[in-house]
Amino acid sequence: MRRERKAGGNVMLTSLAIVEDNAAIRGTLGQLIAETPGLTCLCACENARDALRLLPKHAPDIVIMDIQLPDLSGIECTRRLKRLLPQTQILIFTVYEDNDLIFRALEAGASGYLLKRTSSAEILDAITDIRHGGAPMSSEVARKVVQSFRKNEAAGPPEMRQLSAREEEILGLLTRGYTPKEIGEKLSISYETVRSHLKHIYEKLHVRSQTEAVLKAVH
Amino acid sequence: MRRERKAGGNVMLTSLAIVEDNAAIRGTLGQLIAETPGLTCLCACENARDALRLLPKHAPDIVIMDIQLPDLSGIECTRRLKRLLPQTQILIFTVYEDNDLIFRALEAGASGYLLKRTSSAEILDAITDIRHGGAPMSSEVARKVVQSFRKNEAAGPPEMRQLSAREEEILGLLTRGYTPKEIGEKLSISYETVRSHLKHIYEKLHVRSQTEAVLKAVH
DNA sequence: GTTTCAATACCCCAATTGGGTGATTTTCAA
DNA sequence: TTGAAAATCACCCAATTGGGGTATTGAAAC
Repeated sequence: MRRERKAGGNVMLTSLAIVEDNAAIRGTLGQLIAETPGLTCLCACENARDALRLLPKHAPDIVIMDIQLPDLSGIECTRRLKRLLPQTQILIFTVYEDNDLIFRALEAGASGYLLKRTSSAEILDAITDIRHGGAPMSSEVARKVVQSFRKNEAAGPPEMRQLSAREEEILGLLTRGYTPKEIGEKLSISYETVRSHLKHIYEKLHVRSQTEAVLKAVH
Repeated sequence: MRRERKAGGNVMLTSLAIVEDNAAIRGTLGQLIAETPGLTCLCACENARDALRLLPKHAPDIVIMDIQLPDLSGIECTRRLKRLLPQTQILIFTVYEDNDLIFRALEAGASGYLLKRTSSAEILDAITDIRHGGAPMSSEVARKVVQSFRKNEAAGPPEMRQLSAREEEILGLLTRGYTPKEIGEKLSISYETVRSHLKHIYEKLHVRSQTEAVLKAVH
């Protein structure tokens, strides 16, 4: 599946894919890749759905991923792609330098996080970097990442537990086998409210389902 | 909510509901109840859906439940009703004397298990019995229940773990956060097969969702 | 005093899930 | 050798779920 290899001397061909809804940027990136010896662009998708459908067949070495996509967020897409293609490295390429987005992208499995104002040369550097086990990110981003780790002191896996009391309560009931509907009845709040809380819980815990939330909750 | 009370001397009014798809049996039971002093029939449903919708409003003391229903099985219906009305006692009334059905009905929260060939007098006895904390069952059923407990020696809660290797494997992946779809991909089997296994797992573990299955699996 | 956040609730929509059936094939034990 | 489990896959259908919004209220933080 890996497309890299030594041909004759020491040519390492790196396959890429692009997930980016803006056609202009997609074109620019594709061209940059095509023009660079040693790089090849296997696929360019304009949304997450296509990415999740097509990329497993291509199994690129690296995916350049936008965050703002029309269907799923690039973070969701990253998380799912990583499940399907654990060896593929994902490089986030976005305008957002929001703390939480950066953190979540890396948590979702991204290997790097570049801001869109990054120059072509730096992008190519980042690709090389990533192939060599690096984690390229714009300097602004790197600082934020360091800061975020300071907050989660004691290092270790970036854990959670900033849940509100109500959220804890609901997660607790879920962990005791209650369905959302039953939780609503038990707490005398609407089913929709329970769902609202659940969505916030998922977001804070970086999970996507009751099953995963419960798994995190029971440690 | 409880409708029982002492009126004047020592009259204890017991409210009943019937869940039975056969109109003739429903009528017979309703009449039997109506004719008996101290008993009142609040509601007669012909399917599980109606039962789950209407009975929480009536909150009967006892529900007489058939197993063969057009939509959900009476066992499923029992399980769900018990969640909504923990204080309501459920009396299974069926032709099936299948071991597993009996076990599952009791596990789902039924308080008694009568075979349909039971006489009217015995049904009334069973209702009295149940109100006094008993667990009435036809003698054939009682024997089977005792036998089933012999199998699950060491007493305790009737536990599981008769899962096949494949089922264990799938439950294991679920417990590691994989979705059914991802499990199919990982094991190179179809999504439908994974779902099939999951349904069998649910049945064996007496649960109704991924969340609950995972909870049982992680102890 | 404005801003932020938690809690509440509702909408939309597509995908997933649970439950019920049914079918085929393999394997293994009685 | 007949039969019972397992494992595989399929189809139906309604309900639930996940993800995306938006909106109101009240309390706490600034």
